[in-house]
Amino acid sequence: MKDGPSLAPIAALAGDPARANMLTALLSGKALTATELANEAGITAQTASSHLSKLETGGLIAGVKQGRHRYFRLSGSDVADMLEKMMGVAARAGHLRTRPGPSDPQVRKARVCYDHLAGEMGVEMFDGLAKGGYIVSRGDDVKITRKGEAFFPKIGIDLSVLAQSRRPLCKSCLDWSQRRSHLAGSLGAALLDRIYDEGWAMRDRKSRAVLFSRSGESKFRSMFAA
Amino acid sequence: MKDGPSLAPIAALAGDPARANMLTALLSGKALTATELANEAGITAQTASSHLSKLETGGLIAGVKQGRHRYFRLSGSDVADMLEKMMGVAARAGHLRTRPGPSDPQVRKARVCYDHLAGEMGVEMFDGLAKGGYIVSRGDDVKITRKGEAFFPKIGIDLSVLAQSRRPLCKSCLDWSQRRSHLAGSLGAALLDRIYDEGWAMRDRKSRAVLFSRSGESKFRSMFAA
DNA sequence: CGAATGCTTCGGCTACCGTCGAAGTATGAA
DNA sequence: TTCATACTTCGACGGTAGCCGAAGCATTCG
Repeated sequence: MKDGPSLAPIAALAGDPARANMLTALLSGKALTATELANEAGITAQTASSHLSKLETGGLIAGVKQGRHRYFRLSGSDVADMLEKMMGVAARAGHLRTRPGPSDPQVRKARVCYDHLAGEMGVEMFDGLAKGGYIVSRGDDVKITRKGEAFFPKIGIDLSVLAQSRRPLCKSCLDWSQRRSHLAGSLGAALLDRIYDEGWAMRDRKSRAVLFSRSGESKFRSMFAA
Repeated sequence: MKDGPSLAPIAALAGDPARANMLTALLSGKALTATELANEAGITAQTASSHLSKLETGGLIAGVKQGRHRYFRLSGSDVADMLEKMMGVAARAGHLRTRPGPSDPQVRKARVCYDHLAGEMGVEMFDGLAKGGYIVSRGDDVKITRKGEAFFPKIGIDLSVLAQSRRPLCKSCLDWSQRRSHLAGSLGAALLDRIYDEGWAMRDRKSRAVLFSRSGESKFRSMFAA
């Protein structure tokens, strides 16, 4: 009567929204710190710690301590496969089209995708940069043009510093709400940092939404006008 | 990395022990009534009704009313795939069921995975077909060779009929007990049908086990010998 | 050595969800 | 029609799990 491994504990681990967000973030294959994952899930560090220990005990993720950071990654590709499979089912079952909740429009308009800007404004920025001739995209690959190499330092982004990081400088990232590309990679992250630094927008505490102020949005537009 | 569909609702559905037992029971591919599923999960009819409506709303199962019964089945093979994947992860992470039961060795040897053959003999068949040059597998993708196109009709499988179905003809499916691939898709289903038709094996009533007769097993081996 | 940062533990609060009894609807059998 | 079966709905209860504030380690930096 009873056969096979029991899937309930595993499924329950992925079944909590906060943990699901963490796992989704880890689907990138990168190792992320506990704090980064807490931000990703929109919860405090304490709560995140509890979740992470559950995920680790459950065998879905593995953590390595490095200095005062603790980096987590998915424990194996089978976990990633499982998660993608679940997303496939979720998409077919209509969990993409579920009608928006109250905070949903904001999320659709602008949100973080790990560490860069996504949503309508993310796509807008990408298009603007492309139209301005600062970047060119060829499939997934994005390159900075000579014109871009002059432009980005002007808005406070040091490309040579970014180039030192291990992660790709530029990358496109397909947006699920827009089905269009936006800019990922360390340049995308740096641009979002600039947006915060300029005070144009701030993170919503409860969601992935990025909340632009009225003036911030217009300054954003004038800089990246498509 | 991209934002995907939200997997939390789907995972949460499978994350409750009672619902997980129901889904596991439905992995047999058979349609079961609400009462049968209640027994399977060890809960009362009222509770089961609530669970079933959640699973149906969530898109994991589909119910058809027939007289005073209501029969439920998994809503598609992608759900079955997802569940098997989750079992694979669960097995690796050490979440074995507490009540292994007497039928476990049989289940390990040969069982149904939704509608195709899994377990040792499923893997054996897959390897045999590959070694015989009837199929070639490249990652998850499996293709029928020209030699296979001659072979399968000879054993009573009309490939042109199978090709009309919407589901993929060939697909590999990772086995939780073997950690090897076996053959899924409509071809996998058709092969299992042939095994039943030839009288080589029959379904166990109580579990997902597929019980081969002695002669059936040897005939199976001679046809798919690896 | 402090001070700051990253992470974990503890305690208490709250909300949610699974559970069942009881009662209500539909279908089929006698 | 009357009873039995299959299933659903309602209401109430209780356990559990997520959440955060506060405090406690550990590590790094100045």
